[in-house]
Amino acid sequence: MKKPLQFETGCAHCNVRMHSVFNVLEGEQLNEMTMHKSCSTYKKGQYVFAENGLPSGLFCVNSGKIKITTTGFDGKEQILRLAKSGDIVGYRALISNERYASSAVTLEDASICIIDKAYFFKALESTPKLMFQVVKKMSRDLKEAEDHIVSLSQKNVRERMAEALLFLKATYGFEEDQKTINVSLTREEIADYVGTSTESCIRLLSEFNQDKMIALSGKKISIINLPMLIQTANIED
Amino acid sequence: MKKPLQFETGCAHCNVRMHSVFNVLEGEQLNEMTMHKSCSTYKKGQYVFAENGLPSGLFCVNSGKIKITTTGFDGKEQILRLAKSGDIVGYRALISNERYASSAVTLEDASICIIDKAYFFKALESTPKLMFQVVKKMSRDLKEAEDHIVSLSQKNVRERMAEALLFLKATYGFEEDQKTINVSLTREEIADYVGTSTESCIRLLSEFNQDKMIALSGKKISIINLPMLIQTANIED
DNA sequence: AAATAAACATGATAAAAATCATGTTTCTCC
DNA sequence: GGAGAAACATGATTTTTATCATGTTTATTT
Repeated sequence: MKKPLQFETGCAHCNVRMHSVFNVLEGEQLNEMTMHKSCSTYKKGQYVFAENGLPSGLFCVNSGKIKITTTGFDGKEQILRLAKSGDIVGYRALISNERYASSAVTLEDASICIIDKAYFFKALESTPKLMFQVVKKMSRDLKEAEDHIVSLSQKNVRERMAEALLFLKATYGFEEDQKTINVSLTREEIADYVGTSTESCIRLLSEFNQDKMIALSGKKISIINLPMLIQTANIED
Repeated sequence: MKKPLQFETGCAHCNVRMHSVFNVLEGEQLNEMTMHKSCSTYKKGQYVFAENGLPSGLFCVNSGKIKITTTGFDGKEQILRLAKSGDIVGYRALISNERYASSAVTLEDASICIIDKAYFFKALESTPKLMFQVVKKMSRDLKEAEDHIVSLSQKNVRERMAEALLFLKATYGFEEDQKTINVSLTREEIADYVGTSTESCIRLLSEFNQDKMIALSGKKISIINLPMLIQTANIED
């Protein structure tokens, strides 16, 4: 595991802060935070933190895309969540004083700040607004997890695959062409989110492609017929 | 929906408070809380709150067992969580100022307090310890949800069924005989937690019974061979 | 640029699980 | 206490999905 490059910038000038839980901080609080964080760059595929490790701070994604994964029963990877610029990562284990139950791995080159644990706890306690922001983030993650549970319980693989593409679109958006999903995942990674085998994932993407619902170009997936994809996902009415 | 019976008791004398998030309150805070809560009794099968409703307070279970369910795509019920004495219920929607995404239904006669929303928010803000308690509860729920996701993604129905029985045992414990799980669920409800069909649920319970892993008596399930059940669940090593 | 590995693809087969059908038992409510 | 409904049970069948096998394409590394 290569040591990530480090550099520092003031939080007051951070352009992603306003889209993060830290948008409630102001004035002197920002200077204080600057003194208790450090920023690092990561190459694609690097671990930000690993299952079973001890949290030493809170990660806040500056740029880049991250997958949060956990290892299942025969070592099979499960993708639990995806993170992007402005997201905090690794907050659950940190707040509840546990070891990490999941790992965070960059899906592309990334720049990520780590905010010192002691300072973060102090800030949480002295700034109820910040605490509320973190609680809301956890609340969203819980809601998302519960929706995922319902899907896995009640939908078939085809529906879940369509839903996963909509999820990727909702998370990372489109590229400039307004149809290509702005993230590159392997078929195996998609399968590890959907809860299916890599082969089934490949097959379904091919089918969707043949049905002109999506277009495939390497790892890039474009949504050609969004209404049809939504219908295939069988989203609640 | 019958109106639940109401009665009041002081929180200072509440015997379940110490096992709840409110164990951090003391002195005058308890009197204040007493003034901002009311307690009701519910018959088995009654709704405590319903999907899409607006939260008006926080529910805290005094006695009785509760299922938290959400409605899936063709109206199929999904059991997300179970609650017991000392658990808070309906906190997620309340805190994030949303409508309920799930319903809470009593599995047996129950007594449940509702704590006024405005007071609860004030208490959260003025008592960081209380906030931390709520955050820890949400953190546990999130962890549990993520574990459930991994199971649903990676385990087969047989493994999940064994796991569900272990989960019921962990949640509600045994009766006096130290082997009968202390809750009565229909096969359909168990299926709605496991993410399978009612028929498959019935069949698997019968198999487990034939294998002398469990014993069945109406809705009561006794664990006869715990190590075998753990092995069948294929719990992480 | 060649070698090697990883990712993608697709057919064939087997296993898992849902669905359909039908009957029995147990509960609930007049 | 009997009628009706809900829950439980089990066999037969079909559908879904995983697994195995094998080949091709695309990346990565030297």
